[in-house]
Amino acid sequence: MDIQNGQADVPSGARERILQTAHDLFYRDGVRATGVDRVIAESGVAKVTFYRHFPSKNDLVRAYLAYRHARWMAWFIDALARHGGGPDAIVPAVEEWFRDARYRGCAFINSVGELGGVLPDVIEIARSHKQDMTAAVAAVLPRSRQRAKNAQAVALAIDGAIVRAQFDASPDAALSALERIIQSLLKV
Amino acid sequence: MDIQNGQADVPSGARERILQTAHDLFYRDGVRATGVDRVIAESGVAKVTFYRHFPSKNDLVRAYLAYRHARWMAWFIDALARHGGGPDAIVPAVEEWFRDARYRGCAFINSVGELGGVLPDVIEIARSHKQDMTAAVAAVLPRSRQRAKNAQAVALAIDGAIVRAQFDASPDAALSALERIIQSLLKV
DNA sequence: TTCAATATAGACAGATCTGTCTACATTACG
DNA sequence: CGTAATGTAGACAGATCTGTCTATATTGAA
Repeated sequence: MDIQNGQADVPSGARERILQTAHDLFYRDGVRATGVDRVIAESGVAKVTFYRHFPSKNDLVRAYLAYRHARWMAWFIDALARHGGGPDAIVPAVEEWFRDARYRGCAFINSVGELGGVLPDVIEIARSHKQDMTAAVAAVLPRSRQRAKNAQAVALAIDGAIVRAQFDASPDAALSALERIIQSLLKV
Repeated sequence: MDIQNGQADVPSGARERILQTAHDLFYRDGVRATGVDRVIAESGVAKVTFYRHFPSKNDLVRAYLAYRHARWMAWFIDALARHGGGPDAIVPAVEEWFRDARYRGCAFINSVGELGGVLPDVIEIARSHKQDMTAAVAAVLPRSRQRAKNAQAVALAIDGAIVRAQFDASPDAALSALERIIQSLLKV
């Protein structure tokens, strides 16, 4: 499960270090709860370096979400493939994520909830992320005339499971409800 | 649709005025994006009055969520009844909400995303809210041995629809995906 | 070696934040 | 009427925030 800390190897430069640190802190505590000084201190860069790479905090937020999207999508596609690449792969794939100790829901849902009222870019970025997620779901569903509609419904149910798993002490209820929805949609 | 502005009549006192103002601002812009001075100015109270009723901002946040819960649940139960009180009431009920111009998703999902990493009370409050919402959903489902499980799955799908409706320019896709899930779960 | 690009540490400025407090006014109840 | 409770306006303090800047060091390429 390597969404959280990116590559196993050492980040290659200041920009990458900033991005990774911001990613970890923003996801864990929230964007507004994390000041730029903290990102700077924990990534070991100077303030001038920070602002050279990210002219404002909002720029960093946008970059954070792009970074998160790239990593999360790579993980999701890989996890679906590892679990067999069919509809039955969906629940075990998200289960890996939900059981991660650092799990705190979806960075896009969280960011829209936190910032959507004041930084509308975030909504557009999240929408695009969800479209790509839905496309990845469609790719593991059986071909049929309903495939696109089923993918929309399954992706929506995954979002519901993400939220419920974030609230509950254990992800079990969310996982079994998601399983139930997928089974009934695909009539398996 | 009266979640947003509470009663039609004038709030009865300073505390109510503060709560209603905080509700509107927190929901629209986010909690951390809204300073206490703004709540104070817009509710027309003095600072001492504000802090007498809410000893800290975190107390206000907790009160905001309790206030939101009471009003949202009252609306939800009423909307389900107005649309016939059966499973077919679910989609038209949430549609009323999604099409409200002030719609910005679920206050509980947003608050957990924003504050869940730093104010854990919020998660507990949100969990309780979702339990009550699930119970209201169960009450409109047909009696059967699957009712509790179906209610969990439907409630989870509603959360997914809430998120998608928040991201998309129109709630149409979320509403039809939700309809599809409910129909397939209940085999209608 | 030279020079441009990139890095370091951290001081600084102004804005915004949460919470404390003074002085005075109004309301409600016995 | 007197008093307690509740209200008003807003100054104040200290912390935290985002972003600008100086002085110096390091790195990489020609």
